[in-house]
Amino acid sequence: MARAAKRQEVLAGALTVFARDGYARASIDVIAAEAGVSTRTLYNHFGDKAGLFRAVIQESATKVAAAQLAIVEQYLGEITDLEADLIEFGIAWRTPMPDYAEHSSLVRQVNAEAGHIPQEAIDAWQEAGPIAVRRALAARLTAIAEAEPGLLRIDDPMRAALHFSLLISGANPSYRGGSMTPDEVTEAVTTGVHAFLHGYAG
Amino acid sequence: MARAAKRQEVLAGALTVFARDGYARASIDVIAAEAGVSTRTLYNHFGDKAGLFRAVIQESATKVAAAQLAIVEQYLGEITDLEADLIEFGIAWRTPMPDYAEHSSLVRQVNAEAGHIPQEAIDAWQEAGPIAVRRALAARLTAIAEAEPGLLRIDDPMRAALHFSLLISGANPSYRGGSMTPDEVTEAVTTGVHAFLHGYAG
DNA sequence: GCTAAAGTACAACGAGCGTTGTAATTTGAC
DNA sequence: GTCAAATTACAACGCTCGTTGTACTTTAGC
Repeated sequence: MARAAKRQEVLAGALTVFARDGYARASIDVIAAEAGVSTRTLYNHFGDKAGLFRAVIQESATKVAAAQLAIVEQYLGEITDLEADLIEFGIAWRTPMPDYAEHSSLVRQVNAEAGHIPQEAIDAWQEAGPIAVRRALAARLTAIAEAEPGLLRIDDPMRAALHFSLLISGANPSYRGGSMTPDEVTEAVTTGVHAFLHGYAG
Repeated sequence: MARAAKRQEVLAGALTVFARDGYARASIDVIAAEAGVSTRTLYNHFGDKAGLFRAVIQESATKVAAAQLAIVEQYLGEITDLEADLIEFGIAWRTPMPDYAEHSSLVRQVNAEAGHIPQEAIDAWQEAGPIAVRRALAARLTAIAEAEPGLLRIDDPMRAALHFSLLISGANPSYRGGSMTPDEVTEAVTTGVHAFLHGYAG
């Protein structure tokens, strides 16, 4: 197995353990076992525990962001029925890759650990992940609004993208077993998109 | 000092340390020092570290929820200008007590730690805190919608309350020093309330 | 097949942690 | 002021953890 492959296995195992146990609870021995690797190899690749954590964050954010960027382009490239398209997009966004559960657990860990992570690492992570996705979504929303001014009114694109992602998140963070059923996702996204478009004024 | 007073001091110190360091990082010795109390007293009151954490969560949620319930009644008791009143309410909601920063840090810790906390403790915390507040907000929104059907259209009150709180949160979780400036809060709340009422459709 | 690079197994270290027991001290109610 | 209850100081335990060094084995490219 090549060096790069070992590195990937360590990152995958570390993602699993960090996401499940958090930074402080996660032990190097457990991570190494999960990755099927000796602890020494792990140290040779990443220096120390903090370096490994930073690498895992960056990797996971980059990978998920790439997948989400693709979804944005795929579903919002051309619009036929805005509301229906937004709903399909939202559902695809909230039900992606199989490791999505691990990724969002990791995000929760990073949120909690933010005070103990160097600011530059946080910034790099935000920029490579959430902000990149929000920027792409903002650009698409702007394009839609400009193409057909009657459909959408976007003053502050980044803010609108933020509001959209908040509304379709459903915001059931972690409690209860973990993820939502497909039906729950559909309902959360549908009501979220409706609120995003029309609001609650009478 | 009475027994109950010592208990309160331990809870306050533990809140500070748990919020800053998280459950796993926080050490009993540091908590005891922060509270100005011997570790033995701490064990006599709360049994063990997990019991202390559960008590801190419950206490903090209950206290903050009570404050927020009061704000809901105070600002949404009677409505003169719906949009303006909602904005004032949102600002008051997002700028409450001095220990609000500690509380929301603790919430982030609980989110991350959810997999290692007994489900019943999570449920009790949700019920005493966020859900209680959301219920009150939902009731007020429903009352407004019923009093003046032209103002507000609420089909699913709990969902509407969730959407409202998401939109005015601004969603800047923790990154950057910590909290937002008053101007940032005002802008986040204003745009959030506008989106809540009118949405983004053209 | 040889050789250098990469990975493994294993022991060891020092430190920090949660928790308990105990004996002495302080506190608050009567 | 007395006395019981609460709190303290302190030592000790068993355990886990991050990290490093070392000698041995496997791997991959030529």
